[in-house]
Amino acid sequence: MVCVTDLLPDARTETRARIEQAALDLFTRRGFEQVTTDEIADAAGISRRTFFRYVATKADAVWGDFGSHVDRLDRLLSATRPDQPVLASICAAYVEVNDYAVADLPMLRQRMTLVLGEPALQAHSQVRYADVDRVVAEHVARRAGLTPGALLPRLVATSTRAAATTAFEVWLADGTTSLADDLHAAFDQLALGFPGLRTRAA
Amino acid sequence: MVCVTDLLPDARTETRARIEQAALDLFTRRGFEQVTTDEIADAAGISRRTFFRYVATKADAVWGDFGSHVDRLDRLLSATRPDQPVLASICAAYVEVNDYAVADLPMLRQRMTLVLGEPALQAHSQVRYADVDRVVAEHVARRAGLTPGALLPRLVATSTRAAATTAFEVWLADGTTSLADDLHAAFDQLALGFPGLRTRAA
DNA sequence: GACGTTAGTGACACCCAGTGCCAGCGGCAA
DNA sequence: TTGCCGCTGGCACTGGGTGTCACTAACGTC
Repeated sequence: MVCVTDLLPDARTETRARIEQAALDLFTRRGFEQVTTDEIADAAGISRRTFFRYVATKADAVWGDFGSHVDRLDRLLSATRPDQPVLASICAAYVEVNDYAVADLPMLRQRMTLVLGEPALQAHSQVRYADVDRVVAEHVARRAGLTPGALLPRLVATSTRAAATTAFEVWLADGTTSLADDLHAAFDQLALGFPGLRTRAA
Repeated sequence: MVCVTDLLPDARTETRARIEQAALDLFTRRGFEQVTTDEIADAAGISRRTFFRYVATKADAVWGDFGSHVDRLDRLLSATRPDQPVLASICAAYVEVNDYAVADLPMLRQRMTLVLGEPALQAHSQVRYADVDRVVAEHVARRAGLTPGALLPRLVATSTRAAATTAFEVWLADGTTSLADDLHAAFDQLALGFPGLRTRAA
């Protein structure tokens, strides 16, 4: 029994972190499909039933508290000044929420390598990203005086997320660039209608 | 060898169609999660085991022969003239592969309503669309003299697919517009860097 | 200090998606 | 007829996810 009132970091928060770390390590080492939820639970020191009280699905185990990231993105977008171009404000918000400390970068790489590389996790990410799209579309709709369901807000939301995802892929594949630079490069191409396509041959 | 003569409707093709229709109807009526594979199999007049010999997963049941659509997109892109702008060629290809006969539009609406609306199908679509992205990225890479893994080809592939998906959503929600028009509208915004964002307030 | 309450946990049974295996059955060629 | 072959269905099994119940530790109240 863990009992005792050490609980400084809060027992639930600690368990949550153990689950995430165990899932990240096992998935990285053996692949998502080859790991059972029993094994993750064992590695995290809990029962399988308790595992599913902390995370809704096996795929959710690698996402940490993604909801708070979305909330932070929402606040950042709401706080942007009206004289800033819409795309620039979205880019800045994406850069800000992905501004991890150097010590946290290895874990971010591990997570994103899995999310973008494992088909099952890639599929599941769509559900999580839908929240991001909703937040961005609402921001664009406010700024442009449109409804969030109109073509333009939706399109900006999905294509900026495509830009962010692509920047992540390049960042992971390269290994030498900074994520912020990759994000800016992708958003610049998007905002200017892909000028790189018009310079025939590099 | 194709062997076997003619087989006018071909038993396997017919079974495939029955599975797709049964899945489409049941999912539309009761929701993806509420329908079991047993029920789809029953409705299609086959056993559950046979059902899984025709489709890899429950989610795949609504996709028909999506692979041939991707092949067709690939051929259309390869056949574009070099003097046409890259984005225009991609838009034209998307319009062409989605140019259904009027009689087939209800089924297309049904399929896309499910794919874009049901979370599980939306997640699964990511896996199918990865093939589309690969084909488009290769085309862009050829046209721009880059590798398919570079930022620009990937970005163009993902954001044009975002445009196509958004156009589909608007087409489904509206009900009066033509899909081709919605696709062109989305691609125009994308190609010009979202001019709609710069006209402050409508 | 005994008591009821409450939150968290583990064990168990269950449903359902997906798979491996094998037996049966029809068509087809020698 | 015989043997091969492709398709099918039945069966058992694995693994993700859930509902239920009993147990226990922490906490407030008298």
